[in-house]
Amino acid sequence: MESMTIGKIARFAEVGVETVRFYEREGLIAVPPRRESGYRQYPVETVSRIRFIKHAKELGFTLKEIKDLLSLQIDSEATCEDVRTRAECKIAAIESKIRTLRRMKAALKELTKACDGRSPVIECPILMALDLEE
Amino acid sequence: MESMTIGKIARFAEVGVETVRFYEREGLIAVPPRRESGYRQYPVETVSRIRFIKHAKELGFTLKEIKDLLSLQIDSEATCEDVRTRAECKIAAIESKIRTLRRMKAALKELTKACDGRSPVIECPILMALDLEE
DNA sequence: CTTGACTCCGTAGTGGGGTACGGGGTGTAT
DNA sequence: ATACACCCCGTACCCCACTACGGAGTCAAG
Repeated sequence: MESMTIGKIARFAEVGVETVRFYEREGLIAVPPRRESGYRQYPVETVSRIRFIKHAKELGFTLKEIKDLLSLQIDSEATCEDVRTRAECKIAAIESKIRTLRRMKAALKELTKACDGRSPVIECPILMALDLEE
Repeated sequence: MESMTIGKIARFAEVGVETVRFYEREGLIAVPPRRESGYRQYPVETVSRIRFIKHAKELGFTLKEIKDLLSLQIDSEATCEDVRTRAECKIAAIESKIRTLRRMKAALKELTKACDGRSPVIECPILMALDLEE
C-alpha cells in the first residue's frame, strides 16, 4: 500500500488526527491529494516528516523554526552551514535559558536558607524578601 | 499624599496601566476605592504589592502560584513552612527544567559535531538525524 | 445491509500573561 | 477657557501549539 488515511498517519507518527490537519494548515506538511470522497491520501513519507517535526520540537525548536528548517531542505541553494548555524543559535539560546534558571534557583535557595519554617507567615523571610527585593 | 491614580501606580511599579487593571481582574491586587469620577484611588502599598508580583515572576512563579502565595500572607493559620514548601517545590521544578535543557543541548551539540558545514543541505547530517532519530 | 469506526469541515476554546483599541469623561496647568 | 494628559469601560486581540465540537458523509467488516 502506497497511501494512507489521516488516521493511520496520525497513529504511526504518534500524534492526534487534529494535529496532522493543524500542521497542514500551518504549512508544515504538504497538502495531500484527495480521494473522490474528499479523504486525504498521504504518502508514507508524511510519517517521517511528522516525526522530524516531533524530534525538532524536543530539541527546543518552535514550529516556526521547524518550518524554516524544512524549507531549507527543499531549497537547493541552502547548505549544511545554514542548518548548522541555526542549530548553534539554538544551543546559545538554550544556554541562556539555563543561566536564567540557575539564577532563579540560586535566589530561591538563598530565601529558603533564611527561613526556618517555624515562624508565623507574617514574619516569613521569603515573603519579606519578595516585598523588598530590587 | 495617601492615594494614587492607576497611572502613578503603574509608573512606580514599572508596569503598564493595563497590567494593573489586569491584576485587579485576576484578583492579584485588591479592588481599590473610587473617586466620584470613578477614578481608582490606590493606597501606596499597591506599588510594593505589584513589585512583589514582579519579583515572584522573575523567580519562575506563575500568576496563579503568586495569588496563592499572596493569600498565604493574609491567612493567619498559614506558617512560614507553607511558604518554604512552595519555594522548595519551585526549586525542584527549576532543576528539572535545567536537566531537560541540558539534554536538548547535548543532543544538538552531537548533531553539530557531525556537521562539517560544507556539504549540500541534502546531505546535512543534522537534518538526516532529525529524520531518523527515535 | 447494517453497524461502527473513520473522515470531512469550520469554528471555537485552552492557558498564560498580558497588550491594544476606541469612544467617551475628567483633572489640571497655563 | 482650552489644551492635553489622564482615566473609564468592555471587548478584542496577541502568541503558541494544539484540542474539542458537532453534524454530516464514507468505508469496511460481518
